[in-house]
Formats: sequence, C-alpha cells, structure tokens
Amino acid sequence: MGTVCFEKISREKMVKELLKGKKFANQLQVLLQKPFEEDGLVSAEVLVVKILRSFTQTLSEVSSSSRSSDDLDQNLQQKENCCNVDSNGHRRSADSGESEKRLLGLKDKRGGYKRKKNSQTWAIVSSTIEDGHAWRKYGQKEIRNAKYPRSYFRCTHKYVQGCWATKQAQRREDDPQKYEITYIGHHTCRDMIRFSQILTENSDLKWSSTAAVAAAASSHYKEVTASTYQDLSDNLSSLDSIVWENFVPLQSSDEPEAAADMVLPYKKITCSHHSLDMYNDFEHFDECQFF
DNA sequence: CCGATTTGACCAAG
DNA sequence: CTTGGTCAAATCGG
Repeated sequence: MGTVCFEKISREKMVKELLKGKKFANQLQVLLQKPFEEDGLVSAEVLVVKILRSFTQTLSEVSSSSRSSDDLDQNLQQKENCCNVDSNGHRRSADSGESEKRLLGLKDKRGGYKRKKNSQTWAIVSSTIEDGHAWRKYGQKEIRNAKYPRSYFRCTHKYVQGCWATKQAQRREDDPQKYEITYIGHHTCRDMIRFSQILTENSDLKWSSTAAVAAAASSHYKEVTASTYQDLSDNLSSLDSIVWENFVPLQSSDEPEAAADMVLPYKKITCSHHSLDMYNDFEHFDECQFF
C-alpha cells in the first residue's frame, strides 16, 4: 500500500545523501591539494565528518527501507520490551520476591524479551575484541557445530544512556587467533571516557587526527565477512564507531525512541526529532568546530 | 563496596 | 523438540 511511496521517498533520500557525500569528497580532494586553510573554507575535519555522516545516513536508509512493513509493530514491541526490562530494575532486580520464588522452588520468571530482528548488523574479523567502545559481557554460549563458544556483549551504557548496541564475538575455527565479531545496532551513547582518552593520547594533534587514529585502528581489521550489505559498510562502520559516534549524538537508526522512556536529563537533546533535524542539516558544524 | 564476568536457566523462534 | 540469545544470581576482582 504505502510502501511503494515510502520506498520512493527513501530512495530519493539515499541518492540525495550520496550526492552530498560526493560533493563533500570533492571539496576534500581540492582541500588536500592545498594544505593551508584559507578563510571562508571549511576545514578538512569538518568535511570528513560530513562525508562520514553522509555514508552513515545512507546506510541507515538502506537498512530501514529493506525492512518489512510491520516495522511499526515491531518497534512498538521493542519499546514495550525495554520498558519491561527497566521496570524490572536494571541489572539486578534485587526483588526479594524473586529469591522467594526460587526458595519456593518455582520457576523464576525471566524475560518477556524479544530478539532483535531488524537492527543493522555487520561483521568483521579482528585479532582483538577491543574496538574502543565500552562493552559488557552478558552471556556466553556453546554454538552447535562450532568449536568455540560465542560471547555476547552489550554497551556498558545501555541503562544509563539507553544505548542498545550489542556485539557477538566468536573465535574462528580456521584461525583461532582471530575473532569474528558481529555488531548489532549502532551506538547511541557518547562514551566520553574513551573519547577523552583518545584526545589526551593525541593531544598535540587535535581532533582531525582522530580520524587518522581511527583509521589506523581500523586497519587492524582485515578480512571482511559479508552479511547483507555489509561489504560496503564494514570498514566505514568501524571507523564510524570510533570517530563519529563518540562525538555527536548520532540518531539511533533502529530504535529511535528506545531511549525516550529512559530518565535522562539530556535525552531530549540526543533523541528528540527536533535535534535530529538539526544534526541532519550539517551546516551547523561549520560554526561548531567541536572544540 | 561496587562494577564486571561467569554460568545455568529461561525464553522465542523455527 | 532444538538452538541461539538473554537474564540474573553467584562469583570475581579492583
């Protein structure tokens, strides 16, 4: 019904976004030919941010337009789900009732959770689990027909900032030194601790160099495993996750209102549609300069 | 003491 | 039913 119209709009958006990216890349190319900044010209770092943003935007469009039409229902379900999780009390429910049930020999009633179905996922192969983000392990599972168990991680800031990014890591059978890491959903948090670490470690270079740092970090990632459209997004995403999402409250492409129910003083800034519009229009960053 | 990890049970999906 | 993903009590460790 309305999906045709939606797809058309979405495609237009993608093309527009890609064109923007191309334009910024062209500008950057010109800029790189003359390393000295001139007045009135946007700086290289701002252009890099714009380019990254364009790709991120497009990728999230691609993923959202490939979703099924009962999206809204699923989003609603997810929303309900995160409410449940929260009202149960983050981490430890510490419910005396729960332990009582245990003692009484009743089944403990966990869950009411749903599996993530329609989040962006992408996979990389890396020699390390580390990727600059703060993860917390919440499970490990033996996988059938697999030699090594799979580890499950979620963002450390899940309950504080409502960040629903998760990842899974599994040692490769052919090369046990390496891990196959699957990322599910983008970070919506701002990991300021890691962020400041990166800055202080490279204090003389200012932030434009952070891109270089991230690029160096992402060069650890070699082989790329394609899942859906990931062959396009893998390196970008790893770069993305280190550089971009640490700086700007990137919209949550999958669960935009996931954090809306959380009690956050700055939730309106990070999650409201209003601010999204603001960040979609990137001219603001020309004045911002971040620091 | 408090946050992270371990680990077995629970749950949804196929 | 089986299996992968998640929860949360127990445990670890700074």
